[in-house]
Amino acid sequence: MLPRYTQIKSELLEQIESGQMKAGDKAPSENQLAEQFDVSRMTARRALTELVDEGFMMRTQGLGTFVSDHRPMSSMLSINSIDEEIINRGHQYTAKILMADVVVADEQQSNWLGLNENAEVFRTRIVHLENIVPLQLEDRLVNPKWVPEYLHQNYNETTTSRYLSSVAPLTEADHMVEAILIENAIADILDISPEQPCLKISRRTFSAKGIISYAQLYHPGNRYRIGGHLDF
Amino acid sequence: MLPRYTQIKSELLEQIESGQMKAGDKAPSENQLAEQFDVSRMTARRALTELVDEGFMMRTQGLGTFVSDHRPMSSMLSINSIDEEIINRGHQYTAKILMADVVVADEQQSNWLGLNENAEVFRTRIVHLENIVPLQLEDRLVNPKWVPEYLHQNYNETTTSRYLSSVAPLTEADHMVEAILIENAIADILDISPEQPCLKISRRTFSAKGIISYAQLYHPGNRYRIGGHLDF
DNA sequence: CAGTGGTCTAGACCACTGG
DNA sequence: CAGTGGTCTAGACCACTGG
Repeated sequence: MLPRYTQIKSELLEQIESGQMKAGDKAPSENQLAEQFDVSRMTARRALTELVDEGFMMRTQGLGTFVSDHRPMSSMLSINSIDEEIINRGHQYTAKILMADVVVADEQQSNWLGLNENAEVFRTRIVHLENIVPLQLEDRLVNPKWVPEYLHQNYNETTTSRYLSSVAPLTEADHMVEAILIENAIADILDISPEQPCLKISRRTFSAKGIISYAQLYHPGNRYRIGGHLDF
Repeated sequence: MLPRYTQIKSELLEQIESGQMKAGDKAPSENQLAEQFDVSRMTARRALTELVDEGFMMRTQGLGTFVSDHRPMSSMLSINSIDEEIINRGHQYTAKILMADVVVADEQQSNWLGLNENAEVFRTRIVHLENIVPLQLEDRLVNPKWVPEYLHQNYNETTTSRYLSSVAPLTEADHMVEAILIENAIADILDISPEQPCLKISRRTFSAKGIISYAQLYHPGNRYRIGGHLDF
């Protein structure tokens, strides 16, 4: 049984998707929702609050709650494949597989995947090269439960993320972007000096079943940037 | 007068920052907080919920709430205001206006705004501080044609991006994210050493009329990161 | 089992917006 | 002014975790 506020959210989202409520339209007030769904105002309010947090609505005190026209933006890290990106630039793409093995997750790693400590997980470390120059070190952990054949693929032929999304369609992703200094071992792999800033992207991907994978992507700051375009 | 839940958040964040509570430590339970701060459990709960949403804590039903080792993340999914982000953490927001003037655009600057070289444009340089610590240097160029009153606003009261979107609703934005080393002058402003990596976001915003503004945002890599969530 | 977080109620007072 | 969202209370019952 889903919580009441989730049911109310679904109801409102359906109205947005079906076009019954359009961008700029006024949503029912907290009191109206409370009466309509026979819940307390606090519960109705929670439904609206979450929709606001998720970018579907906007609120102004004294005025009301309105459907926002802000489409959830996908471009920032539209999980695009590094190989395509390189090939699209007309360059040569190569992958160097440094590791493809079963490891025992330490505390942090198990947290990332939502597993118990000491669980066995799959780990791959792959360098992606553009014209023989390292562009990305991909260090990835995968939950074996959902992707048992993960280690038996040829990652010179396809990428890990392409394989993963073929066996377990993505439903969600979290990501984080930071500028960091890296340890010497990683600097060696990327063929840069440890003083050079790196762009690190950490990404956790979910399918309907749960957390599929946690990837840490390291890029030399002078060779890689993230670009994006937003429409409102 | 700040809301009680914000006060409780600040209190807890202070304990994290001062090292009294470290990553992995158990935070007071909702009931303990309620008693300690003499508020209802719902109010104490809200403080914890927001800290969880902002990535400072993690909760497990039946177990408790624990300090996470994450730095604050700001979302790339929305052009969010830096001041709101800071205030939402229960911290003090201050802006230091370094420059607000008319400048003659050089070749690069005129390109960014889609103007002719030597055109007069508005430029502001503003440091955004969290609890007196610099979090972002905002270096912004604005097309005077669309925002003639840009320089006559009080940017201690509102932010440039909030003012801009109030006078010219955004329709599009381009952005780029990079990890870079910065020049000494900027390092001084951000109060870091020039060897520290920085996260730079460059963003061009469009309204229906055309390019409104080009902003370069510099952040100390160790104080700032971008987070986001995608649904597919 | 006692303790935790998750949901929910039926009220209350307040700050703000528009007319 | 009536209506809106923003905060807050003092309860309640539930689902879950560990011992």
